[in-house]
Amino acid sequence: MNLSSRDLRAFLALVEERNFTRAAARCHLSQSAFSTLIRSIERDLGARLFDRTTRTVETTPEGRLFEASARRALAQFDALVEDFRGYATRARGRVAVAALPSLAAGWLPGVMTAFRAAHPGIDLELFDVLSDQCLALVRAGRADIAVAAAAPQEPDLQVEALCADRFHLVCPRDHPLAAQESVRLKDLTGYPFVHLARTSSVRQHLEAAAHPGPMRPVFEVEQLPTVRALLEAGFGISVVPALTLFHFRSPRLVVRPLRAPGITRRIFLVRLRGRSLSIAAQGLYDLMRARKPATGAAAR
Amino acid sequence: MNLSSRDLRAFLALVEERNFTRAAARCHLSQSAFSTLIRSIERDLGARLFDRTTRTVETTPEGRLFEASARRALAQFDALVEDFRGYATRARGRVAVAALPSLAAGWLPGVMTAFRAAHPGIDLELFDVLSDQCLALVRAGRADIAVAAAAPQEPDLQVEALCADRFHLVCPRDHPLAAQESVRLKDLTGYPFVHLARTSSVRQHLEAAAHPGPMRPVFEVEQLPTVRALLEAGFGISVVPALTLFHFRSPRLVVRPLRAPGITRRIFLVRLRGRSLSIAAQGLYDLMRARKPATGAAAR
DNA sequence: CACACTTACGATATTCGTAAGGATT
DNA sequence: AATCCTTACGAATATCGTAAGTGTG
Repeated sequence: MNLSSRDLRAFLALVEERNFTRAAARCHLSQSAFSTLIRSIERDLGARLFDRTTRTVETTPEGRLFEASARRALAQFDALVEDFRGYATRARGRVAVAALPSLAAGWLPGVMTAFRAAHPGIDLELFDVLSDQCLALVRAGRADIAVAAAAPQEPDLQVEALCADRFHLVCPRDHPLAAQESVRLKDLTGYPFVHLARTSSVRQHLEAAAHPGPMRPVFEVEQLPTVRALLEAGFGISVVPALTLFHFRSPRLVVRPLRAPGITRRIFLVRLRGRSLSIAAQGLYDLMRARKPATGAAAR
Repeated sequence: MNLSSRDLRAFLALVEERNFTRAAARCHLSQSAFSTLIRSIERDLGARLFDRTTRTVETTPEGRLFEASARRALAQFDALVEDFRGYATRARGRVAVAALPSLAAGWLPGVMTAFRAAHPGIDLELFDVLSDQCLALVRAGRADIAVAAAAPQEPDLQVEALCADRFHLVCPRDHPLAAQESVRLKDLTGYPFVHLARTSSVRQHLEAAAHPGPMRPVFEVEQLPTVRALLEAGFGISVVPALTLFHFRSPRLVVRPLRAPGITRRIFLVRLRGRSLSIAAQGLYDLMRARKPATGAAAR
């Protein structure tokens, strides 16, 4: 038993037209093919649906019975296809992204704005959490895509480099280091240093590159705006990646690139391995790649 | 866009099996044909539904989305077909019959009992009304079949003779006419006569055959049981068709055939012309023809 | 190298349209 | 005579299965 939406459409066309020739035209079929089609439907269903004389076409009682059900079934069918097409054409959908707070505040909003402009029907969800949580969200299926720094070689995740985020010194305008065009890691030695919490990716990169490190910690805080406030108040200096520099645009502070090739924070796009992204998510993924974060001097 | 129930079944088979070979077997297809089928579904829908490596088959996010809808649609599809098949195979249905009271009380119950035994799922409806109302019910679509006496040549009705109902004299056992094996119309002259109401088909036939008639009316009543009671009480004689004789089985009464070839009440099966009966109704119609009322001497 | 999906390709079936046939108004 | 559905039949198309190809574990 195989009944198609086309069969239902043909049946309903004939119910409405009560005329094979016109109904056939509506179905883009020759009258002869249409006649055969109706006959095959009747054969499949095991009952005549139409009484036909050469002059009139009438539905049988069974035809009238079938009509109501056929309409319902076809309507659901069409709704199903249309709904699905909505997702397939990115007219509808949902994408959840987990991103580092720095990216969630700096780079991502622009990307998401562009995406929303192109696909206003797609719901966007954003988690601004640290790298480990980003990955956990992807693993749990709560996020389609993670934009994270830590990218271990895990077998269940597919990782793609997005950009390399270079570090910069931030210090008060009147600080001795502000006189240099750029600074080296060892130049920082001895200056009071404002650290981020150990859980942040920035801190982890710094410690990995400069252990035990030349920094002389005076504060250890969680949020970058706090760092900025402390620097503006003259409590010391700090080092942050380029993608967070937007926090430090201030007349009282200056930014200097850190000449330390080994210390770059690599940012990755992460997704589940072996499972394709939803069409909506793939669209955002592609857009992220096309609009990679601007890092380095240009972002100063 | 043409999606068939077979397509949905194939899709769901693959969702459940996550293996082309097994899913193909479930659909009675070669693995190759099945692969092509899935691909054509994906093409029609405009999105991939499965991620396939050579070793694993997984649904895409869109595939999972489609699954729920596909199950619903297929369930409705199957219900539609199964429901319809119920009607087509006479497992379900409804038939309404309008019949003359005499037939509704005498002959029809046996026919309907046989029909119900064969098709217990079909609802039966019976109107026991006079001929004109029988025809009106058929015209109004409230009855599928009428079993009536009056059968004018009307263009909207299709009429088929069912039987010829011959008339019989009924009189008290000790009545002079009881001595005869059979009687002629003119034999009735002068005897007190119990009539049925003018609206009954019996009366109309009698008047047409014997106007102004040899009868000497003493009563004009509506119901045959009343006639019987009057005859048993000795108020006169009457003439009724064979199919009503079951009302007159009484030790005080006798029945004698009326030798009057012109006077027979013809009983007809009536239905709308040009519209086929429902399958259920056609079944009852055929059974009625196969079990025509027994008339004449045999029914005495 | 064994398994599993895809691709190639010839065979088979189905479906299609033109044209002729038959019935009704 | 005109209209409308069915049937006939050759052609185009689709579908199927066998078998070879390809990638993965």
